[in-house]
Amino acid sequence: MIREVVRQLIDDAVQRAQEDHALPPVAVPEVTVERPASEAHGDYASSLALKMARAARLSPMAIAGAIATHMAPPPSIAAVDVAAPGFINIRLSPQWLAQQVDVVLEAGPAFASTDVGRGRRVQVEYVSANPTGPLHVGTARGAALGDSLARVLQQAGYEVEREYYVNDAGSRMDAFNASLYARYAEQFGVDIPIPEDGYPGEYLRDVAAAIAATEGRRLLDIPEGEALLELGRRGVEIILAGVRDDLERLNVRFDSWFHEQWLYDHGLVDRALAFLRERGYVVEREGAIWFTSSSLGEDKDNVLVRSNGLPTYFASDVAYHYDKLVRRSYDRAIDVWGADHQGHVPRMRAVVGALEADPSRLVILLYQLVNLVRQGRPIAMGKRTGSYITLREVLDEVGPDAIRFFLLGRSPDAMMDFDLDLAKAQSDVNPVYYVQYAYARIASIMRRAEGTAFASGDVSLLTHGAELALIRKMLALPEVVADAAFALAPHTLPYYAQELATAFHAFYKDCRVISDDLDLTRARLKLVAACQTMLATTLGLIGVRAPEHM
RNA sequence: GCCCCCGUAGCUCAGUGGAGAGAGCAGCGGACUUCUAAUCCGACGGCCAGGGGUUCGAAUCCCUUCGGGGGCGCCA
Repeated sequence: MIREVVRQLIDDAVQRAQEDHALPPVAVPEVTVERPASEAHGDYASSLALKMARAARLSPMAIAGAIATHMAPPPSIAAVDVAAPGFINIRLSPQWLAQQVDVVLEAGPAFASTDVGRGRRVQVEYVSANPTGPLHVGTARGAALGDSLARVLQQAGYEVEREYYVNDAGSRMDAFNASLYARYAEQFGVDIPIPEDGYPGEYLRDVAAAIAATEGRRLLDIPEGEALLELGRRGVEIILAGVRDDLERLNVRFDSWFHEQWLYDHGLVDRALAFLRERGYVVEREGAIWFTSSSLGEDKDNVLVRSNGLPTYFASDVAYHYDKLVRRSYDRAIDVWGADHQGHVPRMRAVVGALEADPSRLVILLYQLVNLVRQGRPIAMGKRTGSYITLREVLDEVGPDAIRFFLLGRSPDAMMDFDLDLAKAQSDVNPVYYVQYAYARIASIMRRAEGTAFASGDVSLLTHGAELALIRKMLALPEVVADAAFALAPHTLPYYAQELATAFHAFYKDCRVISDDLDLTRARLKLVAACQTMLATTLGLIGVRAPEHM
């Protein structure tokens, strides 16, 4: 990555300047390089001299000058300038830029890769919606965020596992089972009320009907306890199949579906509780069993086992994270949760402490909730209230690409309105089409150029400003990937995608690719092919299609 | 009451200590005998919610006020 080359160059120059006594032997802050806002300031800039000024007791300009004169710039760098009040500005060589087209073509999608992950094992857990009903757009935000984060981390050299945690145990399931039982009975004209805290949504009618279709009324004739369990099991399967289909349509896939019930069946909950107990983090009080999180700096303790003997969701989550961090020992576990789970965060942090794991190994990424809006008015949502617009309906209405691009394109901290009318408008308000159109244009050029072999093209012919601007933008992709992986912030990708598309559209306007000049045609076809790879890679990270036609 | 997130152009939002604060959309003015005009170019548009502080330097960090959202269960 060229940014790293520049950074290293400055780092070396500072050391050399210190050896030459041009700079005093003070501690050097970490060298950072950024892309200046203004093109007049070159391709990269460093404010190192400004940061060093106080300790070195020299003016920033003097320091920057000393660094610049001790630099040994490689051919990739055309100019090193010092600018007030003390910036070091670095400009890339146009010839070198043009040559990068061959480098991109040679590397393919791997050009976008970096190795900041160094093969470390990271698990990303996301969606993990209760299997009590179909997904809605809110969970789709978690899906877009988690899936793209996983893709980015992979591109950045991590070994990534994507996991969906299925909450198929606990009191929510009891409510689900009873609700389904009522709907099943309804199929046969038997009136059983849906529990107060149950799931009155229409969708359970369909689930019940599907079970009734294969089982008839058999489940009404066996003991209720057995029927509840069997119905629940079948119901969860049906719901999960739907969830899987919806996610598949969204281009979201998982490596593993981890069932909460598995933790109970294999004694993991008991084992995790024993682990806490041995270390003195468990007390019994008021008939319940508590995790003494307050001894780990949290404001309160938390119940692990209720006074009625049933473990809480928290207990299995302790076991689940014991499994992630101790048994499966991921270097890092990233939980992607909706902001409505924020109350769960402090106690999970306390759990990591109790597990004697480095706190940085568990990262909890919260995303703010999504309001579904139609014609400017919010639509109330809730699985338990029954009023509900499913992700499937939105997928039918809007299409997966616009959904993903939109849901990923905002910082997880920003709450958002998902406006159905806006989202389905295939117009300028929808940047996903702008980016995809750039790809379709490329595909069109490549089709037209099918008979033209361009492997021998001479990229040094690429000297036009629009060509160089496009190359510059392409070279930024590995930086975007590295930064997104570092900050766990894949929402930068849609922005980058738009910038890359803009650079291409501008090039397309200014530079005719296929022309009478065969040499130039070949060179430009190389550039277009390289851009195609980078654009496809970017769209792939976002999780949307790269269409051949539009 | 306590805790978390947010407040930046008319609208939707980038910008996690650096150079007159950016993009898209809307509105305004231009560009198609051309590989897809779902495109391009230009101008307009800002007390970065208010107030204090830290710093050579603050939209960014700290304190505080106001406004919006979320959370404070032996639910998940």
